[in-house]
Amino acid sequence: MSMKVASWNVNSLKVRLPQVLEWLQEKSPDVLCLQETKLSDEKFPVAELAEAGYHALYHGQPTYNGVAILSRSVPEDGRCDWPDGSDGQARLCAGTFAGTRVVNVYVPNGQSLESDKYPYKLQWLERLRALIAKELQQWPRLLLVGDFNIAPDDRDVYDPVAWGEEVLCSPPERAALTALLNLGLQDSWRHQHGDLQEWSWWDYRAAGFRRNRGLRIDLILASNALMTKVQDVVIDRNARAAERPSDHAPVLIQLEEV
DNA sequence: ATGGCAAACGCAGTTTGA
Repeated sequence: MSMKVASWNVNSLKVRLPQVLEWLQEKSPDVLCLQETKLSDEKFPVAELAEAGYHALYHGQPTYNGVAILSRSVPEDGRCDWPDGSDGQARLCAGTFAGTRVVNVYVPNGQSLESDKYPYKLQWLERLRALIAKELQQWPRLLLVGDFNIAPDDRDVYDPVAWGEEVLCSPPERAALTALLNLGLQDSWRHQHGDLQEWSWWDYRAAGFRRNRGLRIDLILASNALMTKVQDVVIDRNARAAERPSDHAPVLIQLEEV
């Protein structure tokens, strides 16, 4: 039995609900992880998604952040925030599907190296590393997916010279990502596609998409126990070309015999 | 060469994103 799991930063589910419903119908993923829903929980479109055949596990707040996991089946061991207490930002949720743990994250952006948000980002990533280490003990088959707000290396940046070591590309952020990978995870898209260069995010400004100036910051990290099951990993740039798009494209992984 | 958009909130313009 194969399984399709996707991740998509929708930049407001209120605005993007029609595109999400269309995408669910077109791709029929078993699991779709969303980031930046920007909806408080009472405004989450539970009924519309149920009508489309999807259960929703969601954790939001007004205006900022917000994550959700849409799924054909009801997750086991659903988690909507940190086990050791929230920091007031809705950036994490998780659920288990047929024994495969899916952890959905919206990693803080960091804004700039000088910002207070930058050390917050690094601390957040360290806290995530500790959580994932525990989760892997319980669920060796694990996917860590989401908007990481980190370009793993220079192959993931349209102009690495211009971006330099600024936020999203700085060595401490990349080291934090490497520390996550060192738990026994792999960047599944990179593993599948060698040195290929594709982007998952394009700036709304400066005709970023038309000129194909982007970054690959939306990732699906798969545990070693799952990597042998990976059939394909794709970034759906068609979604970015749609009417009134999110600035991120969905990433979709297909697993066999899960 | 530079800057260039979109969304939330709320009703003008600020803040945030990446």
